[in-house]
Amino acid sequence: MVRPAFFLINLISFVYYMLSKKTKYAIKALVVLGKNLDQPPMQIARIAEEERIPKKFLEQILLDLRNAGFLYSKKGAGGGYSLNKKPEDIFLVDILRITDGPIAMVPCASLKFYHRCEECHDEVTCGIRKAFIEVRDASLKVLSETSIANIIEREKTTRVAD
Amino acid sequence: MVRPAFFLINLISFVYYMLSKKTKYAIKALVVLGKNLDQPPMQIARIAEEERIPKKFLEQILLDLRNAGFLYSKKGAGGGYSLNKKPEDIFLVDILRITDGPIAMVPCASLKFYHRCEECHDEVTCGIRKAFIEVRDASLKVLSETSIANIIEREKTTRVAD
DNA sequence: TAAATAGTCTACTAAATCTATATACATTGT
DNA sequence: ACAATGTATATAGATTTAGTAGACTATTTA
Repeated sequence: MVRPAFFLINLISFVYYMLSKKTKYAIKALVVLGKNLDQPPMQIARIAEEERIPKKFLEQILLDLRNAGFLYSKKGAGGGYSLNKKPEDIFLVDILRITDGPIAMVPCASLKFYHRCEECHDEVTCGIRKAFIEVRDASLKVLSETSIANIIEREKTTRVAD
Repeated sequence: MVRPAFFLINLISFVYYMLSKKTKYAIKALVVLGKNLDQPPMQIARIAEEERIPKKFLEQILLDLRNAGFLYSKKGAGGGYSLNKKPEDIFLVDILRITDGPIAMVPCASLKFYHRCEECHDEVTCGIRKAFIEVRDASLKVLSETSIANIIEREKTTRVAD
């Protein structure tokens, strides 16, 4: 992070974070659809409105999720989107890989999007790579254990404490 | 990740990764300095050359690390940079927070850079937040256990297998 | 079969961020 | 005094992300 000269600039840099809005919107849409299981398909416009997501942007996101096999879509009057898998079978890791791409923080530590680092002298002995493979495995574990169903469940259990 | 129309564009999107070059350069510089412990201070120019880092960019990065207390610097002839802490006491998490900022993937799950999500209805029950707090803790564990000394050590142990 | 509904697909624009460079300045050693 | 070297700020270019636009396709219903 650039060390800012003024506090105001510092505030702006707070807005930065790694998870893209695309991914966030994707998760939200899947959660909504996961609560809509026995209902008829839900229109993009309705999801967009309920979750305050720009409609045209959401269209693209749902398309990606559909093309990846997670959603079923129906055109025409009475059409819309519904889940094509059970909420228990859709994991955060799947969504992230569709919308954000690699889970690893460096390409040389990525499982699905592996790609050699240009400046790397010797990948086998690279200590940075080894460390970030561990980081990848740690976050991968959580991401591949957390499903849409889990997220819905957690939202239900509104605890007073905690 | 945007679903690309052509393979060529797909290749370009492979270049994407989360760890900034700034952070990568920072780690590399600290590793180099960690191997230079009993030597006189090392010049920016030399670090830049050895690690193939743009010199002017490296200057900024080393400054940030210095201002955060990790480096000692000396101006003038015979000056340069050296570590201000033991390599065992400089952890990846420290470096990331200086150069990249938050560890968490969403601001509402960040320890040091906490910031409410604009579109969040109820943070307490937000299932997304809970999931990404777990992700944060998982990667934080690795990042705060891995030191510059560890990285140097790993580079030394060149195993034939593994 | 026409009209309305709703998803599909491609292209484009604007804003933000990251990477890198330029320039002027401050300090230290000889 | 002068050369070496770090300090600090500003700026430019490239890349990525977020969001918008418009034409097209499929389905339902009257």
